[in-house]
Amino acid sequence: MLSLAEENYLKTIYHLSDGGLKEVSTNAIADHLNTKAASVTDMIKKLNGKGLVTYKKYKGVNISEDGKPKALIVIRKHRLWEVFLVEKLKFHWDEVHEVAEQLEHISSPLLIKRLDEFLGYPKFDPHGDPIPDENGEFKFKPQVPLSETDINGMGILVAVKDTSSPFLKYLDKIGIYIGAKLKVQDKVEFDGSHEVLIDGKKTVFISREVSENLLITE
Amino acid sequence: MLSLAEENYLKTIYHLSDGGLKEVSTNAIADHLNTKAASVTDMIKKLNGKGLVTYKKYKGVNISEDGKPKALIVIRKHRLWEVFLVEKLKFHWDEVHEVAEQLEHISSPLLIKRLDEFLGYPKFDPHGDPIPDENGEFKFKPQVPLSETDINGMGILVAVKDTSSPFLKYLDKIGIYIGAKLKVQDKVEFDGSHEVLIDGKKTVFISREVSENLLITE
DNA sequence: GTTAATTTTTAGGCTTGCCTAAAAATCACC
DNA sequence: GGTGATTTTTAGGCAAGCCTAAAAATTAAC
Repeated sequence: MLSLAEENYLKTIYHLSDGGLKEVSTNAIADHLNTKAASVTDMIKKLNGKGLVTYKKYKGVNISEDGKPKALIVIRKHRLWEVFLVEKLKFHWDEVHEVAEQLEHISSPLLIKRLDEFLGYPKFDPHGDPIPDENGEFKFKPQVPLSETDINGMGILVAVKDTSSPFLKYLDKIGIYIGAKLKVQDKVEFDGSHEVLIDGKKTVFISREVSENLLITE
Repeated sequence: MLSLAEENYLKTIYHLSDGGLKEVSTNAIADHLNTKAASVTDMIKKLNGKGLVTYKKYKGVNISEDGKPKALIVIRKHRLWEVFLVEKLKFHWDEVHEVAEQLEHISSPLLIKRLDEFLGYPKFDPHGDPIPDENGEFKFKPQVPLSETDINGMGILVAVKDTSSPFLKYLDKIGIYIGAKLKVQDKVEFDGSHEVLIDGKKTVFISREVSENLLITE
């Protein structure tokens, strides 16, 4: 049985390490969790003692093979609840995060099983992120930032990298949503901004930064 | 912002005091929360300091007028989640308690508003207990224990006093459910047990103890 | 109305998870 | 490759919420 704090650390380490691909720094974790480096060191020692992370002093942390499934269960719960909030309770995709942060710690395998069933076994959350199954496995959609697409290249928006409320609200405003067909009509060399056609209908101008946060499949 | 522990104490004090009608003993709270009397004294002092309970040393505790709405919000959330679990996720009425104990602490007024809406503004939970509205008000159904009904008296089962899993499983087994029409056909003087007709169809024999836990409206 | 039993409170201590400040290790730069 | 800046760890402390053991108050029993 993991504490709420332990679950949050594991999830953060999983995310920051890109699922275990690279070491994570103490400071990065501290930033992500709004805490201090000293607190992170404390907790890492504890998780290391439990075998859930790999850790060498001053050399960074990573999630361990034992830690991965624990992190993935939390991520699974978080994303299932997000689907519930948007699909059933009519939450807006920029309103779900804080609530899902709380709901993800509810501990009841039956609840999650039934929720998954109730939602029709969704594979992706409202931001396009894949939902791990009970075994921690998930589908990978090939994702490319729109910014890497050539002029006249196009694709379906499958996910957004930044899921912050301001960014999502901005996307709403200009009419970009998950599933939209985006076509890069022009790129401005000066600042890297793009002219994008949405669903063959509406043209919008977006900055390089925004473009980097839009992930499409070609 | 109340902590999880504070919320649980307030809820317990609200319940044990019958909504503020009588003083509650330190030991009763300790029993109910599976903790020790000394811990209860600690917490009571804290809640008293916040003005959420009334307390005089050695004289028992009660919920204060400021504490009531806080307790009622937790109770409202608990019961709404129970309805969700039973109606939407097909939980059995004896499986919901532990999960609802966790869900009741999720803090998001919007979530509760939307959940209430999604459930169709239910007024009673799966055990027949009334769900307070946003203002902490709730309907009172006149409730009488079946054991106090005379022979040939009848009524609709509106609630159960004991909501423990074994008791609810037993009721399922003999075919008694919320909404059933119960008629006392005979009372055995020897042990106080009853012969009860369910929905005019099936006759069952129940002990005095069971009868005392079935609440009907006449 | 004393005395004994019970209940409640106090005192002191523990764990978890956080903090600040200082020390140690690593990194970055010339 | 030394030196200063940065990062990380250690050391010591704090609040919340729990605990046990002992003291104080209340209640019950004769």
